[in-house]
Amino acid sequence: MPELPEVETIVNDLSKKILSLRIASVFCYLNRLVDGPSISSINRVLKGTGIKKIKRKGKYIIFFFHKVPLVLIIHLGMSGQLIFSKSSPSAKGSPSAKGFDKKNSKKDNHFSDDGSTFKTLTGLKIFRPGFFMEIDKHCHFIIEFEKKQALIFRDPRTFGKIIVSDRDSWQLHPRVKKLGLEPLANTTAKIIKIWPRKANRCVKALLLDQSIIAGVGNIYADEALFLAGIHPQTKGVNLTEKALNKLINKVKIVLKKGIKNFGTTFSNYIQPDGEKGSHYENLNVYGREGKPCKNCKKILVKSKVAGRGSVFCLFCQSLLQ
DNA sequence: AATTCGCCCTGTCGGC
DNA sequence: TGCCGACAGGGCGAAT
Repeated sequence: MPELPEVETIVNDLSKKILSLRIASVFCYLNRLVDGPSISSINRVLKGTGIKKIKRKGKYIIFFFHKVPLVLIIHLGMSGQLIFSKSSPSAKGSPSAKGFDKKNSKKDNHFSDDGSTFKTLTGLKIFRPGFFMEIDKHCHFIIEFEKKQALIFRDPRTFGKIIVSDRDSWQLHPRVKKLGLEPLANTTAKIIKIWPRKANRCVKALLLDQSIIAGVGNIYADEALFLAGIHPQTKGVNLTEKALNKLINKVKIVLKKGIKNFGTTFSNYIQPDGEKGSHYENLNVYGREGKPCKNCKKILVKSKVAGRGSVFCLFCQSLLQ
């Protein structure tokens, strides 16, 4: 569940590694993940160019290219990863190396019958020696660079999205257009100004609503609510100015801390080089149901709020009404 | 108009 | 041991 800090970490990391590498080809094995022109035309256009710049907006990653008026907008969904592969045969410890399972490869479109060759859905063999350990059936989209390097989009639950849009109008894409304010690039006062003060929805739903502030997901929403001492079920309309101010400030704090720690590792998120983020141990509530509150030592509870599992402390977080 | 709900998907985990 | 249902959840579109 990559959120703003994880996406930011990925963008920072990839920016150090893949800018200006010459693209050799682009493959896709799951067309429903891609919104835009056909893969063959994307491949035709991108071949020979390089990535000029990588940006983040909300939880989206945007790739700009040299001399090509296209952008790639990637959302990692629940379980998406971007892995930069250097095609080393010693890919030990990489998540995909662990995920590769030869005995299951027969059910897998990506592989030939003996599991040794990576192929396209049409049967064309495109496997490059050296990528073997990096690729498994969850690798759906691959930008291959020259010198046997590649950027691999891997997504077991396939909730991710790859949008191909125009360089000059990508911000008008419906998914991007509806994004609200960047929480770290705007002052608390400015965020409060656009905050729907009369909303009947609970505050947790408001935090998760990407059209208000963009980039907060379930983990950081729960963490910010804990630090602000607000019960997730508190209705938006019942938030006092003071409470809202505190909440927005806590959102900024948890996001900054997440970035500083290179993202939270919780099941699926990893940095592009396979290293795990270190923020998980810093979490106060997320994933800690049944454990003692770090503040008052009472047991943290979990319930469904705004359709999401929410962990909170009944004693430290008050329900404003 | 605002809000909630069901769906997409697959790996993992607990219960029997 | 193995099977099966429940669960995880971001975002969208349908239902309320």
